[in-house]
Amino acid sequence: MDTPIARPSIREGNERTILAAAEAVFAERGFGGATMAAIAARAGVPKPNVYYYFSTKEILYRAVVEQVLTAWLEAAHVFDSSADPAEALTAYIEAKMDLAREMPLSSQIWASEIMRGAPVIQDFLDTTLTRWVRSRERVVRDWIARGKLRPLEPRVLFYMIWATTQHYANAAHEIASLESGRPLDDEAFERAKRQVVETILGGVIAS
Amino acid sequence: MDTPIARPSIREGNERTILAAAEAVFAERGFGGATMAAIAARAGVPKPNVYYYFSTKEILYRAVVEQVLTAWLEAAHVFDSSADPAEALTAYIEAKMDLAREMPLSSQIWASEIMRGAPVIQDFLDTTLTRWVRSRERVVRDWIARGKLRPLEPRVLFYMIWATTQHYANAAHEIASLESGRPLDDEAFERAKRQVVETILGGVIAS
DNA sequence: TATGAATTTGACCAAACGGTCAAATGCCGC
DNA sequence: GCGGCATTTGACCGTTTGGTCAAATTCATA
Repeated sequence: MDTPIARPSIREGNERTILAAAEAVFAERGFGGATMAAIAARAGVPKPNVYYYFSTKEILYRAVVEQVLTAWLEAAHVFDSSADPAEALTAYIEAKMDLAREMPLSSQIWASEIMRGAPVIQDFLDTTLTRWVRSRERVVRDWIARGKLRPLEPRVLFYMIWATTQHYANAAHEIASLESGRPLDDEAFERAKRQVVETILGGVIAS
Repeated sequence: MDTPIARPSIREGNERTILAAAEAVFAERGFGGATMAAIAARAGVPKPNVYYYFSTKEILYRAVVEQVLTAWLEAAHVFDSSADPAEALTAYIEAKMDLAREMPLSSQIWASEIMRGAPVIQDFLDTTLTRWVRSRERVVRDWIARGKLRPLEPRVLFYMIWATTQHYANAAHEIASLESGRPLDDEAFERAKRQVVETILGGVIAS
């Protein structure tokens, strides 16, 4: 019903190239600071070619942000992987840490978008995200009622998880500066991931 | 030695007005998205008047960022208020939460600046911040050695505190959207503050 | 290989941008 | 109330920006 005839190839490849370039430029300079010329240069194509595939800067930005939502939803799904709080939270935190590691630009664009007042994803916040949070709040409250979790406002837990994991993407530059200028290597990152999981679990799992 | 004759009044007042307007606009649109015309309009003065006090956009931006550093250093100072980890961490987390509440724009500008690669505060990251972290890492390791804290990389703890507390400023809009559209009132914020403290302490204090 | 559609591209445009300037106005000690 | 300095402001400028266009090229297919 969607793609009428499914004739991909050239168009699909170029769209991907341009989207990747746009993601990098938007993440680095923000929506207002990004220029279509810079995006075109980064993608290695003339500027009008960018307009051929994305007719305005805002449409291109929206396309980039939609990728972020897809990634977010995939990670959110992991929360439901287990009925046991320790297992579920471990899996969720690890998934969000991995997402921050693998898609740092998405995380930065998300952060920028929120700081601007979410002009593009407001609808997502009000519908999908609100529903997800309300629903998982019930799960967390149930864990608390069953004595498996210390009593706390579920949202405080979510915010802590989101903030901490996304920090490893959004503040990667700050972290690198504090680590002799180099970004975390895989080993250091895995260690951090483990300790983030341990610390948050230690803070919320009833002992 | 600095201000030669100290003749404040008009200049001082106008600089403050313009800085406040600039802080808001930079926070909302980022450096690249902010325009001098928008800042002037927000400050309620004609554009050349802004240039009279701050001769370029970058100089104005630097002036705004310097205020952020001042606020940051004040909160950092609280970390040293006690030799007891529970007390020191409680005071520090509370101070950072209060800072996020009272100066959310500063927090957002800090986040934007880091995401851009810290073009303006790189020096601060490499000197003052690095020294602060190295020094307090020793404090945390000492707590661990004395069995007062669970073993963990001190930086993981710092990052968690920074990320979580700043989240209440940077993601205030997202939080508001999840709370029936209204920002946290004082009571809800105090409750969140208490639970953030409890949860982080529960995660790191040796039991 | 002819043909029409998809794609590419250099040249171009109006608006918005950062920044300037000189004239006008306000302020303050004398 | 006058002289000099600080401040204010409308008009202006060169550049950059988002976006357009028509001509050229490539591509698929019959």
